[in-house]
Amino acid sequence: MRTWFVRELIMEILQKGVGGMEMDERKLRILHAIIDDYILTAIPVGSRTITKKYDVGGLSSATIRNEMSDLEALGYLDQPHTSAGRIPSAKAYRLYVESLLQNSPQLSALEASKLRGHLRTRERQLGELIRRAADAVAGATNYTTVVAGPKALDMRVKSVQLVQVASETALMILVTDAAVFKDTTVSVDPELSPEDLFQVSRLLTDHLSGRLISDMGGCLNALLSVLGEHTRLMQTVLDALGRIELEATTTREIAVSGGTNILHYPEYSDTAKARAFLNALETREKLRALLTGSQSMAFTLRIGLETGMSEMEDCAVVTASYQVSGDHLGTIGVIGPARMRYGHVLSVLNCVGKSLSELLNG
Amino acid sequence: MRTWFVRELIMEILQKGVGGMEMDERKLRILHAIIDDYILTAIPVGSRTITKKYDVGGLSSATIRNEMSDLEALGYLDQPHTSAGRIPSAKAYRLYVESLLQNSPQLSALEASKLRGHLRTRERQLGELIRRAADAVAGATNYTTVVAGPKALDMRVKSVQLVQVASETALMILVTDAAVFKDTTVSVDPELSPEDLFQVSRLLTDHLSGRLISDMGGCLNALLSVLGEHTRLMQTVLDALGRIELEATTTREIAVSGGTNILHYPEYSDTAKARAFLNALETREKLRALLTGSQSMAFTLRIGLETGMSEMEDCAVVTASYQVSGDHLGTIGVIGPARMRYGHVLSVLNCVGKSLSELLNG
DNA sequence: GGTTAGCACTCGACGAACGAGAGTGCTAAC
DNA sequence: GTTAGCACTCTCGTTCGTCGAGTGCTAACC
Repeated sequence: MRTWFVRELIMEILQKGVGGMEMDERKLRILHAIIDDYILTAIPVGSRTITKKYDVGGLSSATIRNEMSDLEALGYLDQPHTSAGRIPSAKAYRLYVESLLQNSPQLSALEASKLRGHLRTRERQLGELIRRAADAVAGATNYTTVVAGPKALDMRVKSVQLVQVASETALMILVTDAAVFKDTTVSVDPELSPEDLFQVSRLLTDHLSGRLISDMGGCLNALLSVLGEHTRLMQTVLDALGRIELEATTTREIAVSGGTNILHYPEYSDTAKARAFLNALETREKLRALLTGSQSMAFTLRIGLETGMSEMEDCAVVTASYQVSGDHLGTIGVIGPARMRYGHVLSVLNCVGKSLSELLNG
Repeated sequence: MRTWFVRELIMEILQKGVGGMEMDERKLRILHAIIDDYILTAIPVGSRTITKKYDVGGLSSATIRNEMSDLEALGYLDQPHTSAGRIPSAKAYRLYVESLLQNSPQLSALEASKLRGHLRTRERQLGELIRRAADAVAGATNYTTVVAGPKALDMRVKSVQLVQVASETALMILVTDAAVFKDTTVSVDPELSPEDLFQVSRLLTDHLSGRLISDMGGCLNALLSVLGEHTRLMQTVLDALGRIELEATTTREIAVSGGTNILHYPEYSDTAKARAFLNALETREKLRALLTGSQSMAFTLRIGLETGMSEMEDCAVVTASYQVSGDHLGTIGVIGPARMRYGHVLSVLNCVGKSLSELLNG
């Protein structure tokens, strides 16, 4: 799945051209006008619209028509049917976004401070922050937003604590350098006192502290032999830890916000389609797949089936990453119709990504 | 807002009648047939349909027509326009549900065991169980389901524990007889050792254990004076507990499942309407209001605007309660189109309500 | 050679006209 | 009290013609 090959593409176009045709400055201007208009209206754009609504050097519609025909041949435009206007292709959007990235768009001061205001909070729990970030971005863009925390795999354990919540059940709280896992329960011997649990917690913390989640495994067996006394408890704790380690490859905290925003756009005015989309949002694995991948990139763009989900055929996904603490990377993804307001989205992601990184490291 | 006045209504109808007309056995049979058909098809039901598809004693369509006319006069039927069939009114649905409750519908053994299977789990955390229950009901009914845990107000504290999760932050875990609250953070003095926190936790537990959440207040100030040593910590802890107590009036764990199920039904084929509905599901207060109210009733039925939400104008909400432990009541609510499959919904709620009560008490 | 005016052509959207079908209410007869 | 018969109403789907937006091509223009 090639998600980002614009550079090569530009080379190809600007140098060889296709069938003698070349992409030039003017074509680019026209293409941009078409994309801008289509993003705004979702209506196929005709040559006259361009001459009337956009400044492309006082050319006549006939000339625009010729250029559009060329752009179609070059693969940047599609025509739903003869005698309809043109709509941008995925290739066009990609070029468009690439050019936006060059003169990276800025948010208005007002909007930026609004966004930051949404994120400003005393809260330091990763989960809550992630949720807030998702809300903020979804609110600012009017698209669906998915935010993922860092992968658990390479976090370092800071402490482990067991807290009794029922006669035979304890909550295991695993604190790492980047997140707190507090949703695992283990069963305990009802005869253990809170002190016993505290001691066991201590021991666990002493032995595991500083280790990567990914190599707790080696340690666990050693622990088992050390703690002859509480064998049964330890067994279930180790099981639980093992489970966490196992899931760690894929485990990431994920928050979704603004799922229903998609219903704003005519692309999803069909309820069956909307339903499929919304259901897809509920399957964590799919979302994870969407956000995983090119983590090293500042931005990632996937259009249509490149998302890997047929439910998002008419969508595009823009992802950006932020730092959690040290070098853990989290990801923010915005999902909207392919004719997304890329400029705005990129600037929002820029702003929130930065704020989030600062917030989580400072 | 009277949500349940069927008894009086039946009295009224069966005795006085309206304008000389009376509700009789035959009218009732016809009304049921109409409701059954409309629930199934969502198409206004005509007199011929009744004679063909339902057994109403070999009457002709003309007779049915006369009866339908009467039923309309009595307020049980509406007519979208002349020359269309009739659709049941809210009053009709209420009567229908009341009669269903009399010979309380049973789930097939297969379905019942399937449902119970979904709920069977080692998990004892209230939140998780609630989520599972919501999923199970939503899956079985194909309607949106909301499940709420008991109100926090009259739970009894079992223990309080502080767990350090960052240098200046601790997680406060409040265990009560019915639920575990594990989402409150308090800031702590970085110089406190884990032992110190443990001791403070002990103290808190000793003093608060057995108290109602609703009257922790009195205790808190006393505690403050006792613990001269850790004044600052205690202050924030007490703040946090105070917050919990304050919110307790309204705080309930709430899980929603199958929100998008509504998109299955033609009543919500309009995206704008669907969007409004789905957004409403995201505001906790609205949901809480929906589930609160007649907690003493086994079942509650609200139709249309009685739900208190304009977004659910075409919906009905059926709620049932279950026991959490001792006498705490939780609530399950099913939200679907007004022409809901009430029989099925009631039997599912019956089954899940019972299972859940058993699970949480046994 | 690039640009543009002019023109014929295509195709979807929209609305009017129309018939079919479902349903009603009324009347008169059983 | 029940029902057959009938006139009437209203919605829905279809057809058909018109309108308008948009295209591509050609020929003229600078």
